[in-house]
Formats: sequence, structure tokens, C-alpha cells
Amino acid sequence: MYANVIVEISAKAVDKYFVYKVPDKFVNNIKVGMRILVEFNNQLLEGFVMELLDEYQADFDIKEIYDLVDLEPILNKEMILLGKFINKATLCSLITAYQAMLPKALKASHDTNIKIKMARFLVLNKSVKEVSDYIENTKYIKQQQLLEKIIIEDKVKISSLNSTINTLLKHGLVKIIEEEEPRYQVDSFTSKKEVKLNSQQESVVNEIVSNFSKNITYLLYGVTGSGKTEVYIEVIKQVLQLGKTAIVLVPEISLTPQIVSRFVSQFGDEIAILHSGLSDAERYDEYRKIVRRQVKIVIGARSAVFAPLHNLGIIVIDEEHTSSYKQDSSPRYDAREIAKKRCAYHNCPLLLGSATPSLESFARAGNNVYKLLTLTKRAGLAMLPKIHIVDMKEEVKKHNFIFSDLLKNKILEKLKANEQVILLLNRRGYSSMLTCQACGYVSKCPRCDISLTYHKTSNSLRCHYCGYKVNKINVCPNCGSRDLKDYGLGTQKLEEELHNMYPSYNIVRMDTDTTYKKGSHAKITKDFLEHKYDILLGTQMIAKGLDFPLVTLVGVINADMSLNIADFRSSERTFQLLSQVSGRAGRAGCPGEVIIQTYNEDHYSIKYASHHDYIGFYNEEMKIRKTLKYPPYYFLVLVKISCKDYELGFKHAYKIGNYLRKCLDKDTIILGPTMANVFRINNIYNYQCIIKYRKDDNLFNSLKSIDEHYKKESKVDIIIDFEPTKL
DNA sequence: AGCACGCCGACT
DNA sequence: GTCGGCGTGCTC
Repeated sequence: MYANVIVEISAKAVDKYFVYKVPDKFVNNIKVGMRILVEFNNQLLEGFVMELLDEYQADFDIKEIYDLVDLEPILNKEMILLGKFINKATLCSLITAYQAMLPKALKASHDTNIKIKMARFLVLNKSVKEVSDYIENTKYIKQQQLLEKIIIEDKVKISSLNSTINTLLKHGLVKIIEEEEPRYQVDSFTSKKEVKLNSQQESVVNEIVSNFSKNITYLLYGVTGSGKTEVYIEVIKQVLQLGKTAIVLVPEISLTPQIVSRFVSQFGDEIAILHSGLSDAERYDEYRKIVRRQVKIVIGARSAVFAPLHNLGIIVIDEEHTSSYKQDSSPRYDAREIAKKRCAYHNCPLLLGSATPSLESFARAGNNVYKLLTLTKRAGLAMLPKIHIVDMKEEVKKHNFIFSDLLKNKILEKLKANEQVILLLNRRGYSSMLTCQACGYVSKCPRCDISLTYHKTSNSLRCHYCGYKVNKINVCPNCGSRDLKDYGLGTQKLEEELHNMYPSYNIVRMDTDTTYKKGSHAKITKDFLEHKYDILLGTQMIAKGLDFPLVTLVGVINADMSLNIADFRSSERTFQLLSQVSGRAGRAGCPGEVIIQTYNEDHYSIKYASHHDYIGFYNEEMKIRKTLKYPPYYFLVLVKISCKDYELGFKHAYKIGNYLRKCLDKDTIILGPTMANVFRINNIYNYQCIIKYRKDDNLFNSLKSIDEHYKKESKVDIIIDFEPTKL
């Protein structure tokens, strides 16, 4: 018997099957999807068994499989198929596809060793009657207590032996068993509350439930606060009643205890949770709950879409428009597309939900590719917040650079009323660089074409692309001036400013600097919820999925930052962000207010966001996308060419551009090659071609042959990204 | 990826 | 003379 094997190395050159002989001792146990250990080019490596063959003729020496790593396959049939699909659809190597589907502990990798945590438990070794008799007759209280505890709880965890336990063991009354113990416990601090659905929610639920055995993709468009989560919960309840299982995807950032606990309080320990805050070992434990079929629901970020649940009944993707559902490193898959594939496999519905659907999805709903479901009523008595737009051009004339008069006054008003305030600093595409006031010198990364970012906490200048770091300079290397300023507005600076303005109030900051430690995001959220702070100040991460009942004012300091990025999605992102923060104000009875400070008060994405008008925004943005030939009217492919050598990269970029022009249809648009946005990163030069197409039968094969060709070309690297999130 | 093989510089 | 630098090629 022989086996086709892929090895753990994710290099283009070894992205193929290698044949190994299966020694007789393994013939009965080896299965497709198992990890095995093989000798490969003088190394011991792990790999996956992809196929088993009875015979194989070779003109080279075939080595034997060294050992089996697993007792059971860790890739099931569906996963094997899914991996092949990802490999084909994203042009990644097969091994990369499979590794992406597994937790670290189960990836084929010879140097990870994450063990299952075992704990020892005492259980009864004799009948309850016999043990009860013993309890009656013994005079030792400790023994009585322990035995009673075991009778009630079935098993009692022990850490070490003591005389009490030893005596009971000697009498044969109890025995020790070893059992797997999960390392991660979700605290379900909220109690299960019965949700009463309004008529809209009910009809949405009914629509989905009556089509449980059809592979339909739904788009649930529901304004903020209209109760999408209740719909998810109700639908999943019904899925479980049919004996089926469910996956819920949420953006990583909103995987906070608040959201999770809503599900936990409803479904208890039938849930596994997969988020980035877990250690590899904890994640492995959660994963094993799924494999052992101990849980029926999986909640997690992007990669949870691969959770190997059996008999899947639905996949829910919350905040469907979130760009992080697309992975921006290999394999460049989109969780929404994977979900579609899995739902088709299981013949079940896919439910996409958002208050601000991506244009792609809403357009598909308009073409009846997706089925549109709508929620228009805000649940409870919550009112839509009143939105003020402040023209900062006018404020600057009054020397208000950060806070407008209106914002200052409103903050004070709310603080005095003992209410809470959220301030959002829109930092997308923003960097605070060090600039010389005398000569205009800007500190640049020596390895990349980008300016260095000033980090106050470490008093250093850092490059976000290659990681280069130097201590802050105090003298301009160009002209010797000491007048260096860090331009722009950082959250730290804003925090200082706020402390000066409102010294008697508590202010907390939430950004990547204050939340890099595990659990700190959750802690800040919790503290703010408990009103330990009056003002929460932060970046986009505060905008998602949090309910703070006491917040009555949301201020957006610089709404236009994200408009200034050269990306065709920047208007869409700005609209989504503003809509989302607006939803944070005034949810539970108290009417909220939102102040948006901007230099582009006439911009349509700000205008429509302030009127809570998604449809208006959608129609306007669609017109632009149509004229400029962008999605959803056209599909996109980004081909990146990178090379250490400037000239060689240039040559190959042109070669690729010409090849594409030669192979692709007349109607397909090929832009470039051009220099990438950041041309030089870590001393590597980056070129790119952008392909826009509607339908092109030659596209896929042409890209595939480019990919194949450059597997052999070691000096030039190419990346092919279908539907890139940023250009 | 990472190991072997190979071909050139500066050292006990 | 040889130790070691890293460029190239191959891996069942």
C-alpha cells in the first residue's frame, strides 16, 4: 500500500503529493486525513495523508512512512474537499489551506506539542447502597463528606492524595479516573432571559425556519438596535431542536464577553468559543469539544467557519460587511464564501446580517441571488439618536483644532447629568509622524518607503511595515533644529487634553496600546459599563457590538480621516463606521446624541450617515461604482509582484502585464503594472497589476499559469489576491 | 522551509 | 592548506 502525502512545508516548490510506502504495521490503521511522520529530504516532518493507493510504479526510491501521528483522521471528508476548494479558488498551496482550518495544536508541524490536560477524579467503585451503608457506619466525618459529595456530583476532582482518599481507595469504595479537562471556562454572568420577538422579528424567523432544508443565502438587513441577535438566537434554537448544529461568526473585535454571554446564557455549555484571546492550549480544548460532538454551536471569528461540526443546520455571519472576514495573508479566503460552500454541502441556509450591508451583498439581494429580510423597528423604546454635523473649517477659525464648541458643551452637559460619553478618533490610514518645523524633514524608515510612526509610550519611532525601531530623535538630522513635532492627533494626546478639560471626571482610553494584553479589552469594557469611567475614548474598536445603556453622547473627532485614503471603499467604510457609532448612543430609553466633526460636511457618506439613510447611501455609491467600474459591477483581482532587485521586478511586472493583456478578454480591464502603494517594504520592491472583469473564461487559467510559472522563479515573488479588501 | 553540495575569501 | 560564507537545487 502507498500513500499520497503533503508535507508541512508551505513553500510553492513542495506544493504537491509525495508518495510514501505504508509499512505493513500501519496498513490496518492508516486513513485519509491523518497526520503522519515522514523522512523528507533528511528531515523528519509531519504531513497529511491525502490518498491511499494499492500500487505505485516509480522511477525513484520510495521511502516508508515513519510513524502515524493520530489514531483518527483530523481532517474529515468535508474538510478534505474544502481544502481542495480553497487551494483552487485562492491559488494557495494545499498545505496552507489545511493548516488554516486547524487549531495550532493539530496543524501538521513537527515542533508543536500541545497536550490535552488531564485531571484526576474520584468516582464510586461500589453501588450507592454499599457506599451509603459505609457512610452510616464509619465515624470519620471527612470520609462521610467526601463520599456524599461523590454521590451527589458523580465525580470529584482531586489534586493530590491524602489519608482520607487513601482509606477509601483501600476499601475499594472509590477509584481514580483520569479525564480530559478543558482549560477555558466562559463565565455566564447573565441569566437566561426570555426574549419576546416583535412581529417583524417573528416573520423573519418564520421565513428562515420554514426553509431549513434549503440552501438559501439570506441577507438580514436590520437597523442598529432592531434585534438581529434575538433573531439569530431564536433561529438557532430551532436548528438545535432538529438535532442539527450551528456556527456563528462575529468580527474578532466584538467577541467580547457581552455578546458571548448572551449566547452562553441561552445555550449554556452547548457552545464552543473560538477567539484570539485564547491560548493555543485553550483553543485546542474548545476545538476538541467540537470534535467530540459535545457542543452544538460554535461562536468565533473568521476561522471558526471551519469548525468541524457534523450535521450543520445554519451558519450565521453577523456584521456581514466587516472586511476582516477576508483573510489578508495566504490562504486569502473569504469566510463568507467558505460559509456558502459549507452550507451547500450541508444543504442548509446561510444567514448574513448587518445594519450596513456591504454593497456586494445588498446588490445581490437586489438581484435575488440572496433573499433579503428586513428589520426596521428599533427594539423597545429606543429612539434613533439626533445627529449634529460640525464643520471644523469654521471651528479652526475660532482656534478649536480638536474639540468644537458644541462638542465641549455637550460633553460637559452629559457629564453633569451623570451620563456617559464615547469619543471616537478615526485613525484609519492615519499615522503620527515626526516632522521638523524648521525644514519640513520627516523621519522615514530606511528599509521602506514610509514615514516612521511616533510611539509615545516607548518614546520611539517605528515602522509599521517592517518593524524597524529607533529611539526618538531630538535634533533634526537635516538642519539641526530642535523644533520637531509629532503631527496629527493620537489617542494619548487626546486623553491628556481631556484630562485638562474635565479634571474631575474619569477617562479611559481603548486602542491597540491599551488592549494588547489578554483580557484588557474586556476589562475596560466591563469597567466602563459599570460606570467606573465617564468618558471612553478610542479607535474603531469601540464602535462594534457594545451596548452601554448610560451613553447618551457619541462624538466623532475626525470623521473624514478614512475618506482621505485612496481606496474605492473609503466612502463605504466611513459610512459604516459612522452608522455604527451612531448606534451606540441612546439605546435604552434615553435619547442619544451624536456629534460628527468633519472638514467635509457635504460629503455624501457623512450626509447619509447623519440621516440614518443606508438606502440613500447605497444608491449614490452604486452610481459611482458603476462609472468607475468597481465592485459590485466588476470583480477585482490584485496581482502583486515583489522582488529584491528593482530592475528585475520591473521587468517581470511588465511581462505579467503583457501576458495578461494577451490572454484576457477584450472587456477585461488590466491596470498597470504600477508601483504598489508602498513601493519598497523591507528593501523589497513591490509592483502590482489590477484586473477588473465581469466575466472572463480565460482569467482563472491565465492566473493559474502565472502562479505555476513563478513557483519555479525563486527571485520573484507573486501574490494573486481575488477580491482584495484594500488596493 | 531547510538541508546538502559547491565554489570562493581570510585565518590558526 | 582549511574553515565557513551563502547561492542553488532538490525533496517521494
